[in-house]
Amino acid sequence: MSKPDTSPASASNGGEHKVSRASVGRFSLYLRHLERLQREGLQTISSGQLGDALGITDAQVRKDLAYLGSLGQPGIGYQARELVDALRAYLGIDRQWATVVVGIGNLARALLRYRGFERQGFRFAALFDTDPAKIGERVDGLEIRGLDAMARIIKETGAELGVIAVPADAAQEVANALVAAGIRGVLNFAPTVLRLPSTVRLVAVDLAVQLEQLAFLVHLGQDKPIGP
Amino acid sequence: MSKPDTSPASASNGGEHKVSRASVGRFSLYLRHLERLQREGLQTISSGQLGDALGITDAQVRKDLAYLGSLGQPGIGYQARELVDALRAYLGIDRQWATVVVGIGNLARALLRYRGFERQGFRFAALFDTDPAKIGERVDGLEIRGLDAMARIIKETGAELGVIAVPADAAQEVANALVAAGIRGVLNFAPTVLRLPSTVRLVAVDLAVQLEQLAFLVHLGQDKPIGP
DNA sequence: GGATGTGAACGACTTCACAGCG
DNA sequence: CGCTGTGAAGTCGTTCACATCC
Repeated sequence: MSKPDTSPASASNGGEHKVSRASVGRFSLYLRHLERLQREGLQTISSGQLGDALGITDAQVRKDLAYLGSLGQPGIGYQARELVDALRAYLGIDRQWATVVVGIGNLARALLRYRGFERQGFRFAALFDTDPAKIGERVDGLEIRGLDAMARIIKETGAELGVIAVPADAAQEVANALVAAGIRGVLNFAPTVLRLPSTVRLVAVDLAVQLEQLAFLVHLGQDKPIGP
Repeated sequence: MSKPDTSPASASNGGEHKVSRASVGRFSLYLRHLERLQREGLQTISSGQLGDALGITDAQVRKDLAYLGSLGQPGIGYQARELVDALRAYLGIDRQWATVVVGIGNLARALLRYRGFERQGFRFAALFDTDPAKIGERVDGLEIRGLDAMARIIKETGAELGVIAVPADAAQEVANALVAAGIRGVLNFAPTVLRLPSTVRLVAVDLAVQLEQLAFLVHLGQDKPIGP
């Protein structure tokens, strides 16, 4: 009665690559910042500059980037272009990811409206909801469908990622249906802990937990500043 | 040119309590699950049961709960009631937290609609937006105000937490205004890294990063399951 | 000089394993 | 006997410091 066998809490374990899990989150930040700098015409950047912009130490940046290979030039820094390409390839977003969304409330609409996703290779392929009043409605050019159409449409579109934005009490059921339809990764916004087979990857974003974490930090910190 | 001095990436450091940062997130999960069990009439629970429900090992649960004091009874388990009280006190949500939201788009509306927050002691005290078309509109019983009213209203309401749900290019400016108005903690949803003075706590929820993390895990894991 | 890449030290978190209590 | 609390061991992630290269 202990070792969890299905994917636990917040993100499921990966293979045996040598990257620290934490660094993957930073890769996304590096990438976004670099793309911005590139648009501004910058071509070269050092670990110190990158770190300063993101609130990370230079050593950490170098350790992270070393996973991508020896891209840096001593005395110079990194070529933004090269880094961007390497990061996109490493993260697996050098291709399209067809994504479906279940539960088309305000949260889903916020996601659908955010244009940053397509730029990073995510393409919304279908929307689902149980509410008969919503079915048939078009959001962002996509028609909302009933859950009964899910298995078929996921197969037709070849969607691999699913976003769950339904109330907590419906989330596990929706997750099961997504898994049954062949989805390979789930992004869960419902305030509940999902159990998935270990072949399906899970990332959970629990807004209630985040807000409580903030309250805790403020509660704890009271007046004192941080630092050593 | 290295050690970041303002609050970095995803969550700002706290004081010197002995709790691991990671465990704080789990505390919220414990609390929510326990409250549910309580509503179902359960009174006693063991570390193994709690862990199983949340995908955590029993040892981890005991280590976490030990920070709250010696609440467990060997051979029996924990009293749900006692745990809930201790968790709420520990997290600092045994009181009200007046919270303001800036940027009233779909994301903000999703938060405002979620009833779980008030149950945990969060009370939305005011809403702000720059869009003249939205100012004056009522959402969830609250009137949307312009940013110019922010400093005054935050002081009047005594709000301590601020949620940023504006586009990336406006986020830092909004954060500065919140800090100037005396806010003590910021929950940032904008896809950018904020810099805040070290007296102000920060929790960042970067949806683009989460989705990319999921793609990475699927990309990486390809077919193989997890396990050792 | 300026910046990278990296072993080694350090620190944080998790799991093990078991004594001890109800 | 079942379950807690906790040192000890183990694992993971970050920082330091420096040899190395342009």
